[in-house]
Amino acid sequence: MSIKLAVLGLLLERNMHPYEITLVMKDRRMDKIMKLQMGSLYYAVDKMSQDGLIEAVEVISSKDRPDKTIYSITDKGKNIFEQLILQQIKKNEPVFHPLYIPLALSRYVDQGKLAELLNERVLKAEHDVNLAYQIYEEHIPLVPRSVLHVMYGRYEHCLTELKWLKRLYADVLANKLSDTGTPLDTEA
Amino acid sequence: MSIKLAVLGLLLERNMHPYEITLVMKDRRMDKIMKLQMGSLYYAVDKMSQDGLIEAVEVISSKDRPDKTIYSITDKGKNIFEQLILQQIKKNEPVFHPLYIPLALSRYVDQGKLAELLNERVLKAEHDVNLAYQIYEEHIPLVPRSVLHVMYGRYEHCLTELKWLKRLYADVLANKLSDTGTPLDTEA
DNA sequence: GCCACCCTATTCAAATTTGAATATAATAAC
DNA sequence: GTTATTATATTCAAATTTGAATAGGGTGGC
Repeated sequence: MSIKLAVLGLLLERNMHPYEITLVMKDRRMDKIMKLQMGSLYYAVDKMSQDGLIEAVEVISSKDRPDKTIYSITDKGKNIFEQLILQQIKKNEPVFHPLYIPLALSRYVDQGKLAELLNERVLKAEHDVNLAYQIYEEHIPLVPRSVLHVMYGRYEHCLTELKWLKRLYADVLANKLSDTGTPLDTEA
Repeated sequence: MSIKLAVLGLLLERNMHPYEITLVMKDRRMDKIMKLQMGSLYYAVDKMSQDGLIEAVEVISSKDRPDKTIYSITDKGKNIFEQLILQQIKKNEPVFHPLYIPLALSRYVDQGKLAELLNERVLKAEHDVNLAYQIYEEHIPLVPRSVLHVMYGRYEHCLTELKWLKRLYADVLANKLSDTGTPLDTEA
């Protein structure tokens, strides 16, 4: 879904060929916010083209490279774009953190190895928090507030994750994952 | 991936047939933590059976219902289970919030409709926060700390999301999403 | 007693995602 | 100067996910 929205949103600004869309997305850090895979993008473009949300307006051939097909958003596409955004906000689809299940089952694995990996994750998470904040700050003069909200939201989500991982790491070091009956130390 | 881990983790406790696995997962609220779809589960079970991680140990037929095939985890499955958990923790796969892209593009849509939907989301988020906390508290005497960490983590993630949505909602009401150059009001 | 809905248990086709393959040019590294 | 990596642009087969179809039995409401 995000991929369709991103394509429509960018084609709203100007006509592009699919590869060019990926370049713009990377330039705007959209690839940090959603999964961007070439195969999926080309699929989405084909699909939307069949469905009349976008249309090919030009094909540029050159001897050495594959043809570039330039797409433009249609009126139908513009309507669907708005609908999709609202629908997606209404939908309330849950966020499943990819660590929930592994961690819930983590008491079954070697606690030494687990501790080592969690330590690495904590370090990465610290890095991510700083990076996310920096990206937010740098973009204050550059982008509309709608985008700032996403950047600051990402910072806060990263910060929450960091606190979570640290608390968990402490428990692994103390070898407490299998304990029952006591609440977590949630003040730190 | 989560689905495989969940199946292996449960088969570690006792042999079950696929449908039974879904019942246990729901009973333990695992379906709140990962996407649980029958089709995917049956696919994963087939795949793991082919790969020798689990094996069919019994088929129970009855006249009125489809046959139940009961699976058991193999030694290979036990090894892979540990590997998968550690691998998944190491992998550091990013979390893409399904609202990031829609919200980043939200300045293009009708701000009245947007405000209404965001208000609904804020209400739902408040409900989710309370529910998540309640689930954590209720389970303190019941489950190992590894599981509590996941439950409390979910509570904190929900809380972070709530704050994020509220801030965004205020900006939509003030019709500021397209403004540029001022930092967000991040103290509230 | 009947209607509507939920439970049991699995399968399937169709949609979508993934990851690699393709082929050439430009740039960087040593 | 040669080698390795990165950038250009797209396609494809294979893996996986999705959502609906199947089909009989139980249960609650009126």
